Amino acid sequence: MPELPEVETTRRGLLPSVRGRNVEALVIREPRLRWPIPRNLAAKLVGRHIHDIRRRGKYLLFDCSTQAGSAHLLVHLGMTGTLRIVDPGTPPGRHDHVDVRLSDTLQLRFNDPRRFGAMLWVEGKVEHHPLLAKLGVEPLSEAFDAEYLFRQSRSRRVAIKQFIMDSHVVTGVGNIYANEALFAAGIHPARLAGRISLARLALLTKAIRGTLERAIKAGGSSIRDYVGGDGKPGYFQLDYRVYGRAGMACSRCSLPIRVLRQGQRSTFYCTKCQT
DNA sequence: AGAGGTACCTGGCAGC
DNA sequence: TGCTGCCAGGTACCTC
Repeated sequence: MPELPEVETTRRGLLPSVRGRNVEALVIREPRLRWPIPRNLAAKLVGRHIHDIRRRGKYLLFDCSTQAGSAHLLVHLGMTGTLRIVDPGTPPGRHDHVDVRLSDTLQLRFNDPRRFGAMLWVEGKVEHHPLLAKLGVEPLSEAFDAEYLFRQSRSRRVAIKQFIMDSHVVTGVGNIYANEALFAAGIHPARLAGRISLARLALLTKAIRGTLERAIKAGGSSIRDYVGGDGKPGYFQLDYRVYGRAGMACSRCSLPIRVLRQGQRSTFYCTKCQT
């Protein structure tokens, strides 16, 4: 569920409290995430100064660099992960795997029931890290436009939905927003990526950007829930036009929304509005 | 090289 | 009520 908007909202929510703080202590209760949390993470992290939090795709990068060199705490929220600020006195609950203590009154808490998330330590140029080096363009950057998608897609015989969910093409477009953006652009999700005109890809890039930006905006208004909240992860309740609406009436033409499987993932679409 | 499938994990729900 | 089985989702990695 944390798609790009949730990750970006987390970043913005945490930044004012976290930037400029020093890491006082690290508690790891459960190191078994997507990859094990490095055993020496505490040794690396404690005492570090957090200069900034950046985002690349759905990865959060806590910049802990010193004059001695570049160093980052890399965090991925996976599917069910949250990072919240709690009072250090707050007893840990189920799936509260990691605490990063920043002061007497401030503690970052990582919770992730399914443990698809990640917490790694990266020294050296963070953009050269294997997980980040091959990522595609940021969907909210100027580099993401119709010409880019057109160029990238010409040789591809894959469905457009799977194409825009490929993080090596464009980062951060998950299942929900892929469905919504394709509906907004009027493109059938099974259409082959390499066969779509530049003009239609222009509609699609606009739809992806617009959908993500709207979600970030919606998240911004509920940011207090996300950071230091009551345990509710604060996933955005956007009113989806197609996602999860199989059998319900299309908001545009009233025909029932259909569902199909693409790459083991559910795709929702309208047969009349998406061609 | 591209496409397709698999694994990882838990909570929630449907069906028996 | 309790069991089983399936689904959700991101993404690296495997195989063809």
